[in-house]
Amino acid sequence: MAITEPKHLPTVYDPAAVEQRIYAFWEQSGYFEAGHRPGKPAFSIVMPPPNVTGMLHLGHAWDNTLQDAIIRYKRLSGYDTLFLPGTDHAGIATQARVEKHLQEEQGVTRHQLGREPFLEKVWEWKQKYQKEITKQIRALGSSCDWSRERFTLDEGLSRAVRKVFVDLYNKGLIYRGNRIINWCPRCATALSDIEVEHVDVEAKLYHVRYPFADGSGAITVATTRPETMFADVAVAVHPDDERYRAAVGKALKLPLTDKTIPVIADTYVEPEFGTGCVKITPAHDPNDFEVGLRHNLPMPQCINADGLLNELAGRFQGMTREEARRAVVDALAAEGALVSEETLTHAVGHCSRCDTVVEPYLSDQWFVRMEPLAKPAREAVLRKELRFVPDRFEKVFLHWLENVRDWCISRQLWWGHRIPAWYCADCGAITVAMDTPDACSKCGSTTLTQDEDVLDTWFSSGLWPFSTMGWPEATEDMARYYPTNALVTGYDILFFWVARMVFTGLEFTGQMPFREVVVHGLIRASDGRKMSKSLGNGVDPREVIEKYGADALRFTLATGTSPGNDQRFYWEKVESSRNFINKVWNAARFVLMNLPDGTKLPPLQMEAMDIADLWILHRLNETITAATEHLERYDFGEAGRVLYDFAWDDFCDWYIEFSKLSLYGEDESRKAQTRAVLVHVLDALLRMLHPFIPFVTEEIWQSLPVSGDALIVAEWPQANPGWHRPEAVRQIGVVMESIRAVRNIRSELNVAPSKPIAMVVRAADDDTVQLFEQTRHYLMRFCHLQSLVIGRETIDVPDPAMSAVVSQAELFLPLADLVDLAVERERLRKEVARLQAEVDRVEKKLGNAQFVAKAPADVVVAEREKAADYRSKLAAVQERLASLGE
RNA sequence: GCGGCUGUAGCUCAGAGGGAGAGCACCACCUUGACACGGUGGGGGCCACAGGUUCGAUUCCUGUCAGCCGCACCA
Repeated sequence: MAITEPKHLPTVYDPAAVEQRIYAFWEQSGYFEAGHRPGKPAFSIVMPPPNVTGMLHLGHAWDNTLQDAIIRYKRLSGYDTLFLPGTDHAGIATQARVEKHLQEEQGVTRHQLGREPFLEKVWEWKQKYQKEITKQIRALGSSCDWSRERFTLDEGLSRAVRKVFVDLYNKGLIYRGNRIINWCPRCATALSDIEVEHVDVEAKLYHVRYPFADGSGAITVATTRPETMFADVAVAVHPDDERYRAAVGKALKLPLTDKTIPVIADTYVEPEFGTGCVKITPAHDPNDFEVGLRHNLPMPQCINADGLLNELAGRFQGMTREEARRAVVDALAAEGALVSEETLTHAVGHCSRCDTVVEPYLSDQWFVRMEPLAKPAREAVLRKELRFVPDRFEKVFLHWLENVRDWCISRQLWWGHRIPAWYCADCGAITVAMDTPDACSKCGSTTLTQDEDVLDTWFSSGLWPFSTMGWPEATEDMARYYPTNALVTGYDILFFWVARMVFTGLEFTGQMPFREVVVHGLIRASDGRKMSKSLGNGVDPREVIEKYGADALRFTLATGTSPGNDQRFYWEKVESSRNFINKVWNAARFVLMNLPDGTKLPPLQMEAMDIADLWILHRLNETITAATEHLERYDFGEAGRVLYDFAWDDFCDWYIEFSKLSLYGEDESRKAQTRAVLVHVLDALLRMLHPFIPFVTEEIWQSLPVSGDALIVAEWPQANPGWHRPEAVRQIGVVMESIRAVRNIRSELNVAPSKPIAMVVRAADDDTVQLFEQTRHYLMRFCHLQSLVIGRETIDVPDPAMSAVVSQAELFLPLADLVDLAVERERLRKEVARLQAEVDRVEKKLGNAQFVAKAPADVVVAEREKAADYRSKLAAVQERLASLGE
């Protein structure tokens, strides 16, 4: 591919000029496609399919970044990776969006338009947004296999849906029943339990007198929903409740009507709550429904599907539930039937999509019997066939599986998988089949009508890990990439989606659909609130990418938090990521600028290296080990931090600076080694940063004199045992300590950094003398020295002078004209106090016999070394102070 | 009611049984031949509180307080 001329790399990295070109290069080279490494182990992830409702938000960007980071890490580690992308038709959400759009644009409802023309409109919508979404995923840099892109309504996936429906039906695990479900009057469809959000609402508990039909007094019921009274069929009391024992079996007159209803006894009633009397409305309350079943009560409805009261409500017919509530209360009050009102806070179900109060509604719906499916899923999780990262989510997951109720899967929508059930006009039998049947399975009649309803979106999403791979056909992809390795998703859809994939996967493929679930949190606005359309505090990932580049967004999202926790979005964080990327870019510029045309890099030779080289290679080893471990645990935050610190602190701030001595010097073989080390370390660093910031790393890598086609398919670095050099680390530590000490003194005395000064080093032993001699050039440069004299105890120490103590040496700076002895004494006194505190702390510890006896040996040794170091430093500073007349 | 998360520098967050960290913000200095999206030096924290385990707790355990979340029930 085209390589930017190294010499002309701009000083500021411009992602906009690079990202699209690099993405096209990867994609056209086929690097995203699975299956090109047949001899290698497979590693697969299916992307949680974004809804075709609209654009992607930062939550998607986060989710996608983590998946792509894993995939890129695994690809670099030699796996045949599959990252399978796709989108979800998102039944209710998409249909609602299109309906709203049609209403606004053309002023028509879906019913005015008709089923088929409406669906055409939705397909147009789907095409448009699917295109936008895939564009956004590409802009993020996700290395997914577009040749395997799927959509939940694709023919293949739809067949999988029908197959699962038919099989479950035949096994008796799907049934149709007249039951209480959650009904959203606005969306005009049934909802599953988890699509209902329970919100605490302050309401009124009305106490209403229901008189006995025989005129012998009355009992008082307590209700929050007086508007449902027209569908009351009984009043229940607890069988052991002395107060009402005599009332059981008697008839009550239902106020505002001419009906009579019986008093029944049922243990469902809590005598302590309210008045101890509950009106029973089986068609409008799930608990009352159960009571109704137990007592064989009729189940009339007084509220219609549109949420309005019906003829049963008499003069209240046509009112909304809210209107009816007020009117009924007024009417009851007027009749003297309203005894009292008390305020009550209780949880009321709201439609999770449109926030309308959900109506418990008795209707014919399809259900999945959950107990037989949830049980094996639970057991498999307990057998650790599925691992959650972080593991605390396992508990939440199990708890849900233990308490799940039957799943209502029919939706009164048009957009989705039509339920493959046909009703016979002649005998009423139901025929359930994969393909449109010719005749009724029972009577052979050809007068069949298909169920009008569609399936819950999550019914098809639940098959996603295998329906996308061609199931129910025994495809090669199924064999090679299923079960998938990891599923990455937010904790908010653990029940909606993960649970359903798990039990359908087990039921139909006999296997967990994935081995690990990597759970992340939610992205929030900077004030900690959820990002939402209504608050208008959402951030568009495209805007972030435009301003700072996809790499900066990815780095921010991937490293912004610890596993499983939420994170807040701050532009400052993106900016700091951008700065880091720019830092890496400039480090690369530096390296490239110091590789003259035609440079041949020699192999790394440990004998030819100086301690800075040895040190950086040792640090590289440590970094490789740590980054690899963190990524293996999916701990992106820690991996990113380790790489950030190594890149910025070790490589840029120190090694590159050290390297300048050699690069600007005359020794050609030293120069060659330095170049080789620079390139080697940069190369390894780019490989490790690639999963996080793929674009900039690939762009730089293409310019480096290293072999290979592309960074995306290079090899993950390995730590080299031969580079283990703790001694070099210790030695460089002394050099750095010395440089910092001198800089500190210069800064405190306001000595201009550019002003050369003299320095005398008094070392404690010959090894240290040798170390300072060996690193003399570093000290000269980084301390801006005009002279450096190194010796042992006998050396002449300048006077007056500033001084500093480092391990095994004292540094003297004869800044005659600047030294203020009083200030210097004060500085030294503080140093004495600090060191004394350290010595005391360590000695106290070592003086504790228990510590020496029980602490691990290496800890004790380390403490002893610390003690010795502090003591010698303290002695040196004290001596220095004494020599200044203290 | 059950379960979970969080409480560390001004802000956002890491961290780990043995000397308190980063980014941003702040102060001072620096156009040093990769980078001002930079460099150097610096200030700033009884690691929420109380107990316990331990030779040693900011880290593990228990409880308290505060903030947040999930689940269940609710006439």
